[in-house]
Amino acid sequence: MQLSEGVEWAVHCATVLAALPPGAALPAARLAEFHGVPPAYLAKHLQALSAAGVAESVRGPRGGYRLARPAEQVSVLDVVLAVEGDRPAFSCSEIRRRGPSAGPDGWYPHVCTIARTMWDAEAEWRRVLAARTIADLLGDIACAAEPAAVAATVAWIDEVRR
Amino acid sequence: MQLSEGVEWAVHCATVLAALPPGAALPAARLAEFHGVPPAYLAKHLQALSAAGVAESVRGPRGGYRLARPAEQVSVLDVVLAVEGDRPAFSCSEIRRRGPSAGPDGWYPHVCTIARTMWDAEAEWRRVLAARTIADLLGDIACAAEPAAVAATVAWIDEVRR
DNA sequence: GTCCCTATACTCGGATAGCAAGTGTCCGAGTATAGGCGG
DNA sequence: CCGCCTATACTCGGACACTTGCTATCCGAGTATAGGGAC
Repeated sequence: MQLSEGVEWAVHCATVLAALPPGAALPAARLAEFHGVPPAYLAKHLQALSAAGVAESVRGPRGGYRLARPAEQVSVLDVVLAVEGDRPAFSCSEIRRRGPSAGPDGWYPHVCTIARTMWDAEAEWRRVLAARTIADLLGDIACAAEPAAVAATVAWIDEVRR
Repeated sequence: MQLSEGVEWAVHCATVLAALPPGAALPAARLAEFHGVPPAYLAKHLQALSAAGVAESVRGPRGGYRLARPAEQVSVLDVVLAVEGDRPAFSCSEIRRRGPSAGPDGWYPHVCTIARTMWDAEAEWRRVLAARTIADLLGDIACAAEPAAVAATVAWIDEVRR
């Protein structure tokens, strides 16, 4: 149960994209430069965001990525699932039905208790992430971060978009 | 974010071990046979349970594995962490401090909002799993399962322990 | 001066290697038991 | 008949291959822009 490193990158990138002026886009190479990560590999994850409908891509000069919806309508869960895939973390292979004491299908009318417990836990995990939007993250950063850091970031975005 | 297959096996095995008479043990090979999984590979996960102090092993004839504590004191989380390792699923590499707009350490007095969100979600996930014990699972199965299935399992355990 | 066309450069997208971790297996170390032997 | 000893068989534990998926990279496809030329 280890989340891919790309999840962290993708959420940070989504937060930066949320800070862009409406309609503007930022290339993958600039996002990679900003975060100090390999550009070609980050591009792969941004493609995943695009494929999932979280971000949209604009080709050509002045192109790049931007959020496909207002930041208030993009949850952290959306970003995480876009990168990690939406398969459940726990998959029940019904091993209770195998082995010597296995019986006919009628013996197992209810879903496996163990699977349900795991799925309950994952549902809680998703609930927390779904309740938090990229706009929330951006707001927190704007409030809690050092003003100079925010100013530097805004200046950098203006610089590279020139 | 995909849990290892061994997690399912380990939780099922822990539930079976909880159904044993006090002091008795069940060999890894019998547990593998019961669940229809590769014996040598299941042994690896049972070793993990033993190393984590969730189960304890008894060598020699009449040996095997048994729970190290009463089933009421073994949570599902204990079993999952024993197999998967207790590293957090999300690790923050502080990429906000890298890149062109990075500043001195004093610019980042608070923990990264994104990391906190991810950790909050994981804490909820753990909370659900920690609140559920192996004894709870066994009780659910005893109530919900087909009586014939329970009887067959108990009979099988008596058989192989003879 | 204005419009159109073309060449350019910039961007994404998918196809292609490398590597770590999970998956699967095996054989050696250690021990309780059962049987035989001696008293 | 009882106790001890030994050989046995059974179990766990860690060391050794294999496969899948994550990590990392590159080059081709597509497009907005800028510049030049014609009207």
